[in-house]
Amino acid sequence: MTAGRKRSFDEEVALEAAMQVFWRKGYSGASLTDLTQGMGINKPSMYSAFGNKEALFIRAAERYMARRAGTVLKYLDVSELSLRQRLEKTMQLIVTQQCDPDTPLGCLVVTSQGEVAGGDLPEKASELLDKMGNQTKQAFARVIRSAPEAQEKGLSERADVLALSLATTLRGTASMARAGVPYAELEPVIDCSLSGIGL
Amino acid sequence: MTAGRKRSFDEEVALEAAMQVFWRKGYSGASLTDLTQGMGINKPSMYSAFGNKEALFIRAAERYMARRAGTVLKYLDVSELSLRQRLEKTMQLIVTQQCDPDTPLGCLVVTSQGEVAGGDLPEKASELLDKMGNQTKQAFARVIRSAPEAQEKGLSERADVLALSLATTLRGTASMARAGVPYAELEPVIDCSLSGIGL
DNA sequence: TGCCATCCTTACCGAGCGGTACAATCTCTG
DNA sequence: CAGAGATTGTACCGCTCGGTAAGGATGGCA
Repeated sequence: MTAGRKRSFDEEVALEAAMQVFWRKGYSGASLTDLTQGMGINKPSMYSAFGNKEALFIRAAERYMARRAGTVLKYLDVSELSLRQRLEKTMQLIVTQQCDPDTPLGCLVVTSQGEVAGGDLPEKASELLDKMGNQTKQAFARVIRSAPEAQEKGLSERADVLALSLATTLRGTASMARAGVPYAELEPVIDCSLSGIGL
Repeated sequence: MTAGRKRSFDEEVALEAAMQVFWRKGYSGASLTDLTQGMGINKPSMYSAFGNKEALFIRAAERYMARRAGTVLKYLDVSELSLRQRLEKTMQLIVTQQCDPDTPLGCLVVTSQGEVAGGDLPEKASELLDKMGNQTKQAFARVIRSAPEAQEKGLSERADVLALSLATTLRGTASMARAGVPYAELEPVIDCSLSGIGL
């Protein structure tokens, strides 16, 4: 078995490159030409390896959450830190990523979801983006609900509302970052946001 | 003079319709077919009346700011209300608009600006969106800087930072609204945001 | 070496894009 | 009523879109 010509590209490397293109240009904005050029392969290769544009986007978005957003959310469970410190550190890392000039500005999920309402996005991809958009909020809600400090201050019952407030702030910073606002200006916004929910 | 066939459509009505299409689908997402269909005219009519797609978008965006966002910002100067009340009322009106099911979800400026970084948008339109995106923030900064309550609390020197925080929240709610989050869930976010800047 | 499965390259498909040429249609002026 | 002038509808332009068919290039295995 396993006869035949070998692949001339690494699927993981190509997927990483595709993710960056989607991140920079969104789903509709990223043409097959943009994608295959960034991936260093041509269309039939990408088609046989990933299926089609939508499937490639879904793989790329899953990779984005796993590699970028996912690793950051681990800081929420560092038990030596206070709730405030954990949330602050996590949000700082996310906004730093949004503003990092070495990667595309903003957030892949937020940017792509902006295209959803117009009907430009396939349904499967749209549902995935919804789920990913809620993931951060749910992680915040979980850690707020279970933190002793929050229970003392009576914040736990409102955990969902407060988490939505933080998640909304991060969507705002993603939009600001994409418009070119630097991290230095956005950092105080995190502080305000945390103060606003009583931390 | 003034000979020739009469226009069969009202330019203001057509522009309002075009604005709604751009609002719903963004700049790139709105095709000429979408636009002319929504406006109830055909392509040569729109071309002779507005020039081209970019010029139409600029007119539509200016109308959006003047008719939608602009009228709301007037509430910032109602001197009978406290600073907190004025900001809260204004933000509530903006978020209400973002969530209004009778108009497209979210904010035309925020949605369209998400497409900028990809290079899909002409430069003139991009600059205009930048200016409009800052308009709200600057209005907030102005009213915070000049409010006696803010001066007492020492907030005036940080007016720009605090205004950015509020503007960031509103970009976040625009993104949330576009993803389908209803006003009832977003309203408490406004309260958190204002508490967060010390009001 | 010969076979064959797999991949890469080129060239192409139908559809939709933004934009326009042209002629038919309408309306006001002389 | 004749004719000039502006707007209309139709049909089309070159281009790019996502996606694919066909054949040459490359490899493992007998």
